[in-house]
Amino acid sequence: MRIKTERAEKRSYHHGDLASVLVKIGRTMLERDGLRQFSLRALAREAGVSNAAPLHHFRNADELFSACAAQGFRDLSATLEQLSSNQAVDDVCAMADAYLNFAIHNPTVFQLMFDRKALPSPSAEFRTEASRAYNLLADAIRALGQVDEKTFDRRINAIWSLMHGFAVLELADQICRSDGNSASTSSMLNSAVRALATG
Amino acid sequence: MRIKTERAEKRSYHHGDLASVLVKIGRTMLERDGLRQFSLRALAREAGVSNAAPLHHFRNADELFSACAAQGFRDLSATLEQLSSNQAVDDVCAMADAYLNFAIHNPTVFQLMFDRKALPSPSAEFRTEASRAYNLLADAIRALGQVDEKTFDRRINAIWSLMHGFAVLELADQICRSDGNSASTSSMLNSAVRALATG
DNA sequence: GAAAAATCTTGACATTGACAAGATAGGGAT
DNA sequence: ATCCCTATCTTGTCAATGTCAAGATTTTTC
Repeated sequence: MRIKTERAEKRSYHHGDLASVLVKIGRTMLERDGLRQFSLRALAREAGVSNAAPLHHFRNADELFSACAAQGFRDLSATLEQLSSNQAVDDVCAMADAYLNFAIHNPTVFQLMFDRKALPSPSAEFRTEASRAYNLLADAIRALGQVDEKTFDRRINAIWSLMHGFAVLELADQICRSDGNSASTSSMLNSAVRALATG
Repeated sequence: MRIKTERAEKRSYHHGDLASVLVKIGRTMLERDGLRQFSLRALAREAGVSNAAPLHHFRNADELFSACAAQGFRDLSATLEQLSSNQAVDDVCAMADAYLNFAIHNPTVFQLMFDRKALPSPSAEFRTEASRAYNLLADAIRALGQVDEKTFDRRINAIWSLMHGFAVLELADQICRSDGNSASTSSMLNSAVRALATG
């Protein structure tokens, strides 16, 4: 079933790998045009296929979004995975920083990853990738010290919420700086994570 | 210029108060159908006016969204205002709880209020209302104790991010409960706010 | 090698955003 | 009170989109 082994090779009717190409181009378009402006026909044009071709892989735009969000979680997990070094609180801080950076570089997909309204019924792939990212953070937080499950729940939800909130407010340009010399967003996040992790 | 003094009174050509009615109905539709499904023509239909009528008040959907977001901030501010009682950390906790509740009851508008992509150039009204809400939280946080401005910046950004993150994760159904008997989201938020406020 | 399945294209229709031109009503000037 | 000006609303239109059906082409399977 290998049709296209070279990038430059011309496609002949069957594409061979259209689904993943659509996700890739789709993410670029989402970040460029935003969620409301996204159109499947424009995606088909940019991919060089006919207007109805994407429908054979994604029944509607929501299904494509779901695939983009799943790939977003996969990217995030891949980054977080490299940050596990059993350095306890430092690991958690490094993950928080990576989380913030991911959001800054993939703002629309980041929003999609946590939008229950846009993704009403998450695919199995989406749920798998999302929980993989979750487990990486969970492991780092468990390494902070043994606590009962209820305390663990409080901890991870507080730390994850803090990370997520900083990311959203940074994207919204709503991080407050009364003092012009205030710390960077990354630095503020770092000290807040430490406050929650040690508390 | 008063045309419509009674609700039941039939409209005759001129509506008299179409702009604010559009915002009201628009918010309902946004919460019902989501951001991507929203259409100006459907809004016109539900408001009982012609398809082009809304365009005389909002040049496009984004301008309506901006007005909806501004009204969202106005609602939020009105709620926060009633919670200022100079009880220091209790005020901040009460505001955090109100913030979470607002997000739960207005999920799509809440998302819109912090979406720089959907609202590229915020109107003057939007900025005014947003900073009013911000100032209410800022006052409550200043009441926690005198600190220099840089410390204040760290504090308010950490607490606001925490509130915001809990709200988003709650809406995304991503608040983790390893222990089935774990505390409510509201309770987790409360204790995390205290940890940051006293730290 | 032929049938079946998967993938892509073409063509069509209802809906939408956006605009232009015309219709109606309210408010101010006289 | 009357007339004009302006704001507001309607109708009609066009290109673009989502979505589907039917047909064409390639791959896989038997």
